[in-house]
Amino acid sequence: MRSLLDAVLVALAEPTRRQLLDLLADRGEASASTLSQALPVTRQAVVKHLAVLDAAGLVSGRRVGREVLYRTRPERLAQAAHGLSELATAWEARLAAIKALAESAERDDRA
Amino acid sequence: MRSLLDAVLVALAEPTRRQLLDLLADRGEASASTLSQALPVTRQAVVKHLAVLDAAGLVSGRRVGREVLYRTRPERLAQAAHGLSELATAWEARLAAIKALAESAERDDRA
DNA sequence: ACCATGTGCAATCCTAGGGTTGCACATGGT
DNA sequence: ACCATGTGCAACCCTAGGATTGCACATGGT
Repeated sequence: MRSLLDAVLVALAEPTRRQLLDLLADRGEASASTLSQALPVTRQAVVKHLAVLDAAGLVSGRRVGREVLYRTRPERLAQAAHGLSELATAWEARLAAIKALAESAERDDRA
Repeated sequence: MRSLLDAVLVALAEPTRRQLLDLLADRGEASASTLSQALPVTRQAVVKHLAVLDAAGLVSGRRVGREVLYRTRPERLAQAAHGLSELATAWEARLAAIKALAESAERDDRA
């Protein structure tokens, strides 16, 4: 399960891919060819990026006639966000524990 | 503000960096030298990664004598998580709007 | 003063992956 | 049947960045 979050992070790390997601969120649905026209890269580059996003579960594509239309998948992104926030709280708990230890050590010093 | 989230995503995209964060969350505080002993890479590699994490605001280092001790910064991670979740809800809203449009179009077809 | 330990910096190596080109195949319109 | 449009695949180029090595400098202990 953890590897899914990893895939999402890797997918989102790329500027072009984030742009693609923006475009898709904007248009609702679009093909690789159409998307490439709005970007400074070729259709094939877009296809590759969409493949990565798809592997991360952030977009899905459906064939319509001779074209393939892609759309965003908000649930997955929400899921990833949730994962990160859980990590954050885990870190906080850890730091709080450390701090408590340090304070008890101080008390020992004074004794 | 958006560029900060970007930095966090790029920082988290790297497996070794995520491992570093795990180690730091575990130990509370540690030096680059110490951390490198728990990883299959050299101290310098660790130093570079810590620099990236620091730039993203995910860790901070303080000098203690001749060593530099690093610790995680949960607030930043929480912030990033929040940013992602907002993006997710924005996407959802967009998709809902599209869906509504499609349905009204259907009604037009029947007419 | 000397040595062990830790950090900082610079040059270098090497691969992952972002991007391109070229061409074959599929689908829809006329 | 023909052509325009769109996708799929494979080979290739090129740079960013992950990792290493080597050495100089700083700090603490004895």
